[in-house]
Amino acid sequence: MADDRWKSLGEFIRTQRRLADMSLRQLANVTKVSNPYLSQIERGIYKPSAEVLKSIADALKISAENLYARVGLLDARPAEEVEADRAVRDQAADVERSIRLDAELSAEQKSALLRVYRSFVAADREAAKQAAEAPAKPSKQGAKKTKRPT
Amino acid sequence: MADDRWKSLGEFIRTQRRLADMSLRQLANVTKVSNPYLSQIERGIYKPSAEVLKSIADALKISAENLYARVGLLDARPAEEVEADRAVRDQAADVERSIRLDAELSAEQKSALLRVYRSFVAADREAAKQAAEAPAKPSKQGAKKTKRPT
DNA sequence: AGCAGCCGCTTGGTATACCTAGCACCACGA
DNA sequence: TCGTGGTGCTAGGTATACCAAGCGGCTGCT
Repeated sequence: MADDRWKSLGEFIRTQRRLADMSLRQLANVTKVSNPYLSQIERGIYKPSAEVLKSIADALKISAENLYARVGLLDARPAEEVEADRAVRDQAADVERSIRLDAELSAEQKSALLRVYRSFVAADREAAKQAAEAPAKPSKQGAKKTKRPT
Repeated sequence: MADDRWKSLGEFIRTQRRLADMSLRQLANVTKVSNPYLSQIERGIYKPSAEVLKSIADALKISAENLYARVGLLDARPAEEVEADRAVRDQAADVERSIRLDAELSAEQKSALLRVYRSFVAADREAAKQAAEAPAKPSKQGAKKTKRPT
């Protein structure tokens, strides 16, 4: 069922884990999930249960919704993302530009930041593409908006 | 893990199902989940996966968030990080601002990027300060995010 | 009395989420 | 050169989510 969906979720998790500078074992220690299993999740071999997903989200300090939505378990995407989608497209250049212009960063730090940033954008585009291929049919009453944080 | 949580979730589902005037088999037919399994879920014997949960939610026309939150798989308040970001909003450095305004990053990615950026800046300031105080041996190792595991 | 058709539930099995033990590789210090 | 300790991954087993088949208990109809 939506195999590549899980795969891209795994990749996303791996990205986030590396960003948090954690090894598989460290993450396993925090999430109480064995490190081989985490490895398999990240490679899309197994589909983790929601409980595992949540503990991963907690450990990586990312919202569980994000993960659920990525696999199609939640059809309502968090409001921030929707809003972000609606915003102007070419502000991507702005981030790169402002990073390069920043006075306090060293050259290495700049390129590190840029690398991270680009990997994010690439991952998101991938995820968005796959999400667009199999859109969940919303039930007529299902569009309940839980909360608007801003 | 939180057994009674699942139990009460089952009771809730049963209530909702009866409210929708459906039999187990009818619900099973819609959700593509076998009726005995549904029965066991409603009695709290088994913990359904998120996928099953979602299809039940869809069939009963209730939001999936509701069910997830009921079992503790969603914190019911995902806005934490966003608000944290907002709280720390000091005199908006250009990089920070452009990151926040970026159209393609998710909220988590933004806060992750910001975390990295701030750690860089903090490290640089620290390094500069120490270099000014004791110009002998600079600790060459501030915030080295560029580990390379692969 | 029958038997039809619904109901929820039990039983026994299969698929798979998840585990422990251990392997191969790489960097670093003695 | 050899550990020692870190990384991610493979192999094989256990636990459990999930299924198909079938049972006993209604209710209603003839």
